[in-house]
Parts: sequence; C-alpha cells; structure tokens
Amino acid sequence: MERLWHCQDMPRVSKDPTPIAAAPARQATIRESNLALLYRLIVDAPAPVSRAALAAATGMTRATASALADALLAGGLIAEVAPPPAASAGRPAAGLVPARTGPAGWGLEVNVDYLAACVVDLSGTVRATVMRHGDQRDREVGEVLDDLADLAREVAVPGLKPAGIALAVPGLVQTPTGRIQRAPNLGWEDLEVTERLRKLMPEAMLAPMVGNEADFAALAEAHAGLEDGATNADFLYVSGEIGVGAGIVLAGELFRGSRGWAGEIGHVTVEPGGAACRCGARGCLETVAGLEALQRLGPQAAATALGRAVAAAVNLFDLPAVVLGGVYARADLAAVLVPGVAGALAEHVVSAPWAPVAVRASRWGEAAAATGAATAVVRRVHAEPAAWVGAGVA
Amino acid sequence: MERLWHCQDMPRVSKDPTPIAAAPARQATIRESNLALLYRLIVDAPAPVSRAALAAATGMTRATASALADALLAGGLIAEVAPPPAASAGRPAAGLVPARTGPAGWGLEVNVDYLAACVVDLSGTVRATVMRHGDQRDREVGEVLDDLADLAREVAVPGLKPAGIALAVPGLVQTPTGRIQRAPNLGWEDLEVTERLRKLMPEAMLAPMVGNEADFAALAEAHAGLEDGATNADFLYVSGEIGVGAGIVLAGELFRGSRGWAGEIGHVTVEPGGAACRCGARGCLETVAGLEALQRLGPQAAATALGRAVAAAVNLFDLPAVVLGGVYARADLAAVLVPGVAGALAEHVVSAPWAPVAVRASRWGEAAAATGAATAVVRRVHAEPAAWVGAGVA
DNA sequence: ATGGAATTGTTTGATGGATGAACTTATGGA
DNA sequence: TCCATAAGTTCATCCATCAAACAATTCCAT
Repeated sequence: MERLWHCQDMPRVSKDPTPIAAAPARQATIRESNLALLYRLIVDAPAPVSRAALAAATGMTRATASALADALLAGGLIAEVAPPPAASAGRPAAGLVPARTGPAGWGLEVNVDYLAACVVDLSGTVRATVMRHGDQRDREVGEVLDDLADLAREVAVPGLKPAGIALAVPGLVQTPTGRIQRAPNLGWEDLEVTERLRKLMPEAMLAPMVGNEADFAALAEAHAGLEDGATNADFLYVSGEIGVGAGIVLAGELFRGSRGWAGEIGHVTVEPGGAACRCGARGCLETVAGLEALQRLGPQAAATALGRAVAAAVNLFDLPAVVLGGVYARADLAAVLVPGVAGALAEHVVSAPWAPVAVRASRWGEAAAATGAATAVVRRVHAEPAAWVGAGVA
Repeated sequence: MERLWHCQDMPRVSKDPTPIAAAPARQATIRESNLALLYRLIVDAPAPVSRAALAAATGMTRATASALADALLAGGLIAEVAPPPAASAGRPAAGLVPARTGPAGWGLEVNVDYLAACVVDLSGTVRATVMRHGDQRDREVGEVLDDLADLAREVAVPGLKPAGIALAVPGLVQTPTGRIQRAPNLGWEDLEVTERLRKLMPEAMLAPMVGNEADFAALAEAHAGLEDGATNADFLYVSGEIGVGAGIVLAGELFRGSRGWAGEIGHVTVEPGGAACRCGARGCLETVAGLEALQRLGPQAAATALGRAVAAAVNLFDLPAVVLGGVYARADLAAVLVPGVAGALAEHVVSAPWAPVAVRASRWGEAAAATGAATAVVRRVHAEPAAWVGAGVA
C-alpha cells in the first residue's frame, strides 16, 4: 500500500478525500430523529396515544418520551385531548393527537382540463378542495400560476396556515431541483417555477415542491384509510389520462429514481411494431391504453396491454399490489380493467403462484394529485418536526 | 376528536399504539453512525486519508474524527501507513487505509455447472477465488453444501478471518429471511440453508446471507473500479444464463423489493403470443434471450427482445446505465448485444433524448456472483463497523 | 543556522440529550 | 379509608460531540 504514497500523480492526501460528505450525527441529530419517531407514532396511531404508551412502543424512558411530546405540543404539531373514562386502575392517560389547526399542507394541481387546490391538515385529513374546469393547453405559464394562486387563496381554511406548497404537473419533473423537464400535454418545456411558487406563499416555511401528477396521486393513495386492511406500503399506481403514468410507492415512500423520472410506464413496449406513438417509438402502452386509444379501441384492448406492462413492473419491482387511477378508476372502465389486469398478473408474474398480486381501483376521484401534493407537504412536516419545534421555542 | 375516546370498539389508548416500533436514537447510535460515516470515507478514498482530512470532509472537529479513527484502528478495521514525503509546510499527515488483514468477506456461489468461492478483504480487493466445474443439477442439497464447505476452506488466505459468509444461488430468495423460494435450474424448492451455513463457519460474526446470483453479480459490478469515470451508483445489471435475471443497483445499494423478488426481467413479455415459456406464460424474454434460445435464434433476435425489456426497466426505474453480464458479456455476444440494446434504449426510453443511457458489458468473468457475495459481506462491515470496534475494545 | 508560518494531531472543559431511579399525581377496588 | 396500579415529572449521571488551547513536525525565508 505504501507504494501509493510515492505515486506522483496521486492527489495530495490531505486535500479533498471526497468532494462532498454527509453531515455527521451530533446530539441535535438524535433529538431530531427521536422527535420524528415519536411524531410518526402519534400520526399513525388509530386513537389518541399516551406518553407512557409512546415510551413503551419506542423503548425510550417515560421521561424522554414525555419531554419530546411536550416539545411537539409547544411547537403546535400535536394537541392534547381529555382523558377517556378510565377502564382500569391508575392515573388516566392524557391523549396525544396530531394538531388539526396550525401548519397544514397546500397542494396545487394543473392538468389538461382543470386546475385544483387542496388543503390537508397534520392529521392527514382533507380539509378543503376546490377545482376550476377549463382547458389549460397551450396557455401562458404565468397565467396558469396566477389562477393557481387564486385557487390557493380560495381553498384556505380558518385556523390553518401553509407549512409548504406542492405543485403536481402532468409531465417529467427533475428531482430534487423541481425543474419541469417537459409536460407535453400542456405544451410546457423546461420550466423553473419554484421561485414563483415561493413568492405565491412567502409565509410557508418549507421550500415549494414540484412533482409528477401520478406520483402525487400515488402518495394520496398510500395514505388513504383502507377499511379492508389491505397493505398500502408497497404498490404500483397507474394513472390513465391522455398519457399513462405510474407512481411507485415502496415502504410508504415515493420512488422517483435518481433523477426523478421513474415510473414512465406509458412508453413501455406492449405491441412490437404497433401503432406509432408521439414519443417516436412504436407500440407504446400509451398507444393502446391512453385516453384517446381507450375511447377508440375500447377497454378490453387496453386491459390486455395494461396487463402486460403492469406485469413487467411488478416482476421488476416485486410489488404486492396495483392500484388503477385516473380514468381507469371510473366504475365502467374499472369493471373491465381490474379483472383484466389481475388475470395478466396471475399469468405473467413469477411470484404470483404463491403470492397473488392484489388489483383494485383508486378510491380517490378527480384532483387526487392535488390531494397527494398536499399530503406530501404534511409528510415532510411529519418526517422533520424539529424545524417547527425549534421555531416554536425561539 | 374527543368522540373517539368514547367509542367502545376503539382499542384501549394506552395499550399497543403500534405493534412494533423502531428503536430510538441514543448516544451510542450517533457514535455508530459517525463511525460508519468515517469508515466509508476511508474505504472510498482513492488514496490514504488523514484524520484532519476526514474532519474537514465530514464537518466534525479534528478531535472527534481522531477519536473515531483511533477506535477503528483499535478494532482492526483500518491501518495506519507511513506519512508521504511532505509536499507543503506543516506536520505531515498519517495515512489511514482499510485493513488488508483481519476480517474479510467469504462468498460462495452455486450455479448450474460450477461451484465457486471467493474472499474479499476490507479494502474491497479480491484476494482469492476458487472454482470447481461440474453439473450441479438435481444434486442433493447437503452434498452441494459439503462441497462448498471444502471450497470455503480452500479459498482461505493467511491473515484473513471470516467476518461473514454469503451464498449466491440462481433462483428466488426471500428477504430478509434468506429462504430459497425456488431455484428451478438446480431443482431446488423451498429450502432453508442459513443454519447450515452458520455451522459451516461458526467463527463468523455476521449472520449468513443468501441471495440471488444476478443480485450479487450486480453488487460486484457496482464496486468494480471504473477507469473511465462512468457512474456505477445506479444501473441495471442483466445476467444472461439459462434464465435471465437482473440486479438493480440504486445509490450503490442493491434493490431487492419488499420480499426480495425484484429484478425478474426474464419473464417480462417481449413477444405477445410468442413461444411458450416454462413459467407457463408466452413470449417471455427468456424464450428469446435465454441461453438455449440464444444458441438457437442467434444474438440479433436476442438483442431486439433484450432491448425492449431493458427499455421497460429503464423507463420504470430511471436508470442512467445498463450492464450486460453472464454470457451476454462474452466478447462475441457483447459485440452484437451492446449496440443492439443501446439502439433500443435510444428509441424507447423517454428521457434518452437529453440523458442517453450508457450500455456496456460486465468487466467480471465467471464467478462474478461469488465475488459479489463476498463484497456484500464486506459492505456490511463497512456499514456497521461499531460491532467490531466494540468487540476489539472489550 | 534560526525563527516564523503552517498544518496535524491531542488534551481539556463545556454543552446537551438520553438514562434510571425516585417522586408526585390520580384512579379503581377491597 | 387504605392500598395497588399506572401516568407523568424531577434530578443526578453518563456519554459523545464541540470549542479552544496546546504540542508536534515540517517548510521556507532570512
């Protein structure tokens, strides 16, 4: 090894061993981490939780859990509710629940034929939604953003303040910059809207987020209450619109790929040598299962193609469930598409014989992406409560 | 919200808010985290690193970085090398490098026509490889494991002790249990070999790992030195054998899916209504690009099909690079397959126009999976050095 | 040769967060 | 009325990082 030291073209040892490096853990880090852990338990719990229960669930001492809970209370991220009628001996527990006033997530959506805005509070509840129908194709970006600003004001709920804002667009968005690479159905190309979103809502603490419509819709689906106990931590969400997009949720988190362009299922080849696609290739899923093709060829043809593409995704990602969204969720279409896709999965997915893949239609209707965008903001607060706790104390 | 408290069918508040919960961060956690951070910098550095450089790169104080480095030294995970001829003023820096003696990774591979074993030290260097050719199909599992035990002894290198052992098999392996779901080409079905691997090498500190052959080969590829500066943090590794498998590497880590069955590219449909596959479906990639079909139909047909399936994967995962391994890496085949796949990607991948996808053949030959398996063990030590540091002190 | 500048590595006390045990509060039941 | 039980709080202690001063070693200019 010593040889390396005398090698002249080697870089100086002391300079720049790695250009960038992650920040080290310090004592503040463990507090941030534990605050987030506690907050997640409070948010995910089906009923109000006591400080003692939090301590037991995490393994912290009651002293620690209590101190952290008090910090969350002081920051306005959770609230205390009256104790229940005691069922056993001992001092009754005070219940902790996510706050339903204070910081909340604002979600905006621009789609081909409508604009939407949505507010979701820290408990994950949708508090308000507004939509404005109208063709958005080939409009000036500035005008669209002005309209969205109006909607954001209209959707405001008394007692809720924007913690952050997220915009859903039907197109490719670069991560983590939020640059809109292209949204072909809107006629948008290479746009930077983050700064304008920030000005739109300067009081928000979080930086604006921009993301793909299907991705945000998937996020909304991931956090929809499931009455049948089905898993919603890992699934593929396929959104049928003019184009076909997919949002992939893994362990409750959106998978975006290294540059944010993951989930482009619309251009998976399902019919080699098939119809020409506007992307330049032939036989893309979009040419058979996109909205226009769907109307022309009918749902049966779309089901076959969709089944093939979805099976490929499930084989590659190892997913236990698939959700059909967008127009695919419309009852008449879902009645054909759900069984069609389920059949294709049973046939083509390697693990299906011993682990069948569940297929269902989305529970969310229109403006799912706006809801998901608002949810994304709320999830950021859930994941990093320390910023609010610090601010509340200072 | 208070309503919830009086709802009789609600679970008791204090009991079981969440069945399981992650462990909280304690003070030991931050030390473990920082040890791992420092160790990674030392391992990834192209030349010996000084304590001061580590402090600068991480943002820790020199005092902290120094203390942690001393702990790694005491644990035998790194070594100190003599200072270089000083190039500037100031006290010369002592260099820190990964240890080349002590703990090392043992990798085993069982394939259709050979067995292999490999030892990789903490610097990531392959120190020894042994292979034993011979048909392994339909052999008794116990016999095969006995042969592997022999190979593990043969491959031993003086001065290196097993930190752990990993086994690569050509089949589906459940994660994180390590249960072999099925390895059709070996005739194996539903096997539990972890316990036998543990007995094979009882002095190893880490629990035995079992994984898919293509996955481990991908891992080997991810950590191969790249002379051309190409990225190897995110890529798709496609392994052509009797079957066709893929290992997906994201941010330097293997993506296995929630149950460990990700990467099943061999049964993606590439020719609707095509030849029957042994999986029961028709037109799977394997029926055109598997080893037998490859010999029958030639590489040109395989290239077209492979291009389609790989394009689907790249569209879904947003990957900047693809590596062809297994028999696909053989020079004569690669000469056809690499340009063929590259052409298909340029045509079918949505982001290709502004972010071309790199395609190349694997640099590793046979026994790539054994190398990758050994690498996986080494990576575990890199990721969790605290266990060794603690042991070294006690 | 000699002193100053520069850079590495170590020592020392301060800071802050989790811990564990004792303590206070509040309820049900004998 | 007393005691068992459980929730929440207080306080001394531990431990890893930080900050700043200190010691060690080399280059360079005079």
